[in-house]
Amino acid sequence: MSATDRLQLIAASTPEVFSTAFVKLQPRTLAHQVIDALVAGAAEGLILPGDRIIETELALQLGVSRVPVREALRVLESQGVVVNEPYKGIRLTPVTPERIDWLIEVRVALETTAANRAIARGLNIEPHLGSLGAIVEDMQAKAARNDVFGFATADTNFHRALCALAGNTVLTDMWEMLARQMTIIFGLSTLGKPMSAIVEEHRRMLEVFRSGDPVDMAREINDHIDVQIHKVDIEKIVAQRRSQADQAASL
Amino acid sequence: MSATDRLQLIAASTPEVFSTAFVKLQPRTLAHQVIDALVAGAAEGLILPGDRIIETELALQLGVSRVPVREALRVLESQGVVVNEPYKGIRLTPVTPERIDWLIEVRVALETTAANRAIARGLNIEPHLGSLGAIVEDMQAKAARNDVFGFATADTNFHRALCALAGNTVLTDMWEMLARQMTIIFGLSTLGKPMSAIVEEHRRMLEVFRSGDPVDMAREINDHIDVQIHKVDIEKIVAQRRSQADQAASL
DNA sequence: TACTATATAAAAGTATACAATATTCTCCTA
DNA sequence: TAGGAGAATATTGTATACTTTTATATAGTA
Repeated sequence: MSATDRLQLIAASTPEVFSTAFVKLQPRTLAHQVIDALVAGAAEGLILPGDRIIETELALQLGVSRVPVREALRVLESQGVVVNEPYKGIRLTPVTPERIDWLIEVRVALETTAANRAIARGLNIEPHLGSLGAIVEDMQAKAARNDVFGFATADTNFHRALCALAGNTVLTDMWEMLARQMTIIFGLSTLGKPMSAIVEEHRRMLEVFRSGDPVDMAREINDHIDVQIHKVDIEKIVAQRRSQADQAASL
Repeated sequence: MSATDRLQLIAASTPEVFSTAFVKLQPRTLAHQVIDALVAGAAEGLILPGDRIIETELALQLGVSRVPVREALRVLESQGVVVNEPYKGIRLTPVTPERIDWLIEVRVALETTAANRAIARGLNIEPHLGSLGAIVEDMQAKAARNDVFGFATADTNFHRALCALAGNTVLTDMWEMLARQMTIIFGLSTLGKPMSAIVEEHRRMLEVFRSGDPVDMAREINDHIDVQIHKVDIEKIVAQRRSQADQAASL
């Protein structure tokens, strides 16, 4: 069972869910939709890190020509989501523990910068605190009914909202790139700690943000993001998922 | 005189100079070469911020078809170098003082993170210090013979080398994206201070890096990057350049 | 004269067709 | 039987052709 076979479900199933969750504007051109479908498929585990992605197959499954598919893949290549070797093929970027560390390091740097800028702009006040608080409540609600995907989405939304307060579109654009890649990884791994604990961490982050101390904020963000996914043997998980997928295909 | 008219010079003139300066690997596919040509053209001021970029024209000037051109433009769009409105057209992203601030803020965040990671890895020793020092000497040499472009290239190389010591490819990839955009802006503006002063700043940065104090390093990087380009009326410069270009075209 | 509607043109979006490269499989030879 | 040369196949890279949308210009009417 190939990666794009698994992907075909995406086209009909729930692309709009992912669109609203992962993308700023609604997709306009086919290339953007292909990007969303690919990221969504990767987040759902239909495509696994290291899987080959064949332009023709993908185009067929999504019902478009190769042109928008290529455009999408080039964009994702430039963002590090896929890797390309000329005339050999494109693969979903393999996820290594090292790479996870790298992603975390950059994301912490960006979010810390964003939070401190937001504080410097004096935006750690209402109504922004209320908006962020509402997202945390949403997280709690999703946690209560054990909606893992909804929980992860709300979590992402919290951090996106925090970054947005910096008012730096260069930063938010880059953050979105990272978020996409981490969404793929989060989709693979189970959470490293109970959801209630994560909710609590967000409450604490919000409190520190309100207090407005840059150093505390930096430490809080670092601890929060760092612990969330670390120390899971991602390669083993990928191997498991792959065998599961193959098993499901053989039924 | 349109932007792509000005660009046609690039194709024949000195694209390989820019390739070695701005791109990690040598370009493999046509799309990558188109990206380089566009960035080079923008850095030389042949395309100005806000200029329309027409796929057909660009493809014609560069002697390729529209497909690789579109792929290149999509990548640059995702990186914020150009802006796109569906069915309306693509423009080189307008440069505003605000946007320069944003770029600087993110670049400082990334470089600070990189430098501190390099220190944490214990790489603020030989032979790395020597390599960085050699680049500073190169800057001095270029300054002595008033080679502005060579000077800017060496400057970029210094910061690239510093980032590379962190060993975080996610970070370096993002840094390259920023560097491209700042190269375009630097190409427009004259330097805010004498080259000798900039060389001296790099010496000082290197010394602080050697000493290995993260806080000092952060301050040093911030001051260095911040002052370099700030407070120039970029919109006025763009307007000047545009009239110059039009004047040259009418001869 | 001013304004609107229609027609024309320009350029982006998309699909199909062709060329170049890499991989795989087969067959032959040692 | 094992290994290699060569053909066949698959897939990427590129170019051309077609469609859709937007912008502009022209003509007609109030």
